[in-house]
Amino acid sequence: MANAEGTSGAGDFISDAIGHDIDGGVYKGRVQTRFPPEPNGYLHIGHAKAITVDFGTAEKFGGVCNVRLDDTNPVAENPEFVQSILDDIAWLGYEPAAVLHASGYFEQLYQWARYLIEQGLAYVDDQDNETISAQRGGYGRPGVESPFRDRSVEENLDLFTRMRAGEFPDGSRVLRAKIDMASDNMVLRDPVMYRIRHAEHHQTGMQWPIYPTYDWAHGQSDAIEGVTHSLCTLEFDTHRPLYDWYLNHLPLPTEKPRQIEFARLELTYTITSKRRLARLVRDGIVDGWDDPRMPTLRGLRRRGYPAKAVRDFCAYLGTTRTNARHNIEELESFVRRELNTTSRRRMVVTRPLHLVIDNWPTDENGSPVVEYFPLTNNPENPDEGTRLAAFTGDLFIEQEDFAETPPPKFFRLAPGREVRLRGAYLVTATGVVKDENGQVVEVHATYDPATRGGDAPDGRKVKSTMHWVSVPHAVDLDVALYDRLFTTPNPGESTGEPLDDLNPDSRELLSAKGEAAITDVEPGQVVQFERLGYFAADPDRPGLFHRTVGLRDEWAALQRKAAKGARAAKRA
RNA sequence: UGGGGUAUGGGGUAAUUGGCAGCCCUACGGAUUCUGGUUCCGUCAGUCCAGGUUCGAGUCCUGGUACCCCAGCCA
Repeated sequence: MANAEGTSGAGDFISDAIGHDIDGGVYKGRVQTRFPPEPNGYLHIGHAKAITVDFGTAEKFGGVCNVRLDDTNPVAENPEFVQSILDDIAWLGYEPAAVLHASGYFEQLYQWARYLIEQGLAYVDDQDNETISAQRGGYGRPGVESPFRDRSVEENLDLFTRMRAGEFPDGSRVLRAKIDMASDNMVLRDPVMYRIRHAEHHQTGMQWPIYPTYDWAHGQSDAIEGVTHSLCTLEFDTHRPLYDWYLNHLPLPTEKPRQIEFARLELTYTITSKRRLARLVRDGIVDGWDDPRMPTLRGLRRRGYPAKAVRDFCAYLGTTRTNARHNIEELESFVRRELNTTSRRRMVVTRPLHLVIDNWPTDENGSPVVEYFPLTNNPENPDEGTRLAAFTGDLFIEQEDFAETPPPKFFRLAPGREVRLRGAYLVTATGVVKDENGQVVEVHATYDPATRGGDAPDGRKVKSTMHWVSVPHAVDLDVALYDRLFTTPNPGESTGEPLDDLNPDSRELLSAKGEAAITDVEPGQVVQFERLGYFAADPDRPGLFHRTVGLRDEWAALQRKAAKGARAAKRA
């Protein structure tokens, strides 16, 4: 079976192709890939897929993978993005064999362009953007050849030299490859190789007034670096003939790299358009690129997603050519799986309700007794030991854990009902105190001293074990709950504009109460708030926790179903 | 409109290249449990459509359909 180790992709089509190359002696058995981001923004979950494919493939065949910053368009790029990209790759757990820049090849590219001109395969076009665009033709309609298409080699060389010398203003001329204006493939209709931009480049400064386009730079950069398999996303498959055309017409010092395309990763309830993510930031809809609701790698990191969960998720999806929007629930299940085994447990009450134990004893001085109970840090890993939690007769419990008139299948605390306070005692609710609106503000209860530690000597069972925090020992916390950023699985499906489907209630801030041991959580660390979910301590603000993801919640599911049933009954 | 790409349960992904359609997630049952968590066991459900070749088709052939990408001096 292909999935013997539980990881998909052992036999994916890219590995098959590379396997054939190796068997056929192509590239002398060498495998080299690259991850080539443009430093014009922050990396997002979609890039994580590309990164795992690029690095993972190299790793699988004992090859190398470089990062190459595809910095051919200086007006969109800056060094801050370069740094963030490198940081995010490192966070994901990958180490590039080298960090390279397409801008490092500008001189070689320039010389190769002169070579193509000399071969009569490239020409300088004096027309403006709009004219060239109009002449390109349309689907099913051939383009029109530029009047400058048949300039002499000498004139082209002279003009190109002067373009490079900075003699012409932006947009006044371009260098084009002379291929076929009637090609069915629009990419082949005399593509632009160089455009004039008198702009400062973050790597090369003002050295160059002309910049290569993606198509002209990419394959050649691959060849220069010795890339064997240039893995990219599906939208570039119509570019492959051009990628090959350039490589075939150049005197390459190395074997020709091979481009292979795969499907990009998209997730439900979010977007990966850099432009629109930038708008969320600019319009203040989120706090920044690292807002825990953002699908950026920085956002996921702040949210508490473990890098391993992201990597495992990508590996699990496999590498295919089928476009798919994957359910974000699948990613979340990887996050839970990882966090369940790695995160410590803590008790935090997010919507506090007072629970007063009326028969709680006082000591010889008349003050209430304080008891300390050991609680397991991580039931999945007993080596992590226990911590002590203070217990008194004055407690916080979760509002949701008490019902004055319990609905069907409600197992938690209710008048006359006995439950366990985790690791401490069994308690029975005896009554409530309400405010002027009839809201329960305090629950009264009695405890059974014989159940110290949480077990009844007579063997009687309770249906629920609840978390609690001692009021005099409680630590104040800010907790941010997150919902999906968008209200629909496929944002923009109905209107064409994803931002129309923004969820206005994607964040809820709560003032919570935590046990004392909550203060030993490190910045950025993720812990499980027992019975609630996984929460990440904010890296910068002590006392602030972001909900990474909730626990699976059968009770909530039951309630949803009941509500749905009630609605259906109402309609009928 | 021309070209390119892709279709397997509700979602995703396999099938030794023509040989019993498997796995994961979800949903739904049940067991265990001091987290309505975890773990364990089980259940439902699929080859885009119509023809054809073949003892045998997810796989090959013919014809359709649906979705994605391409007319930037973005990548």
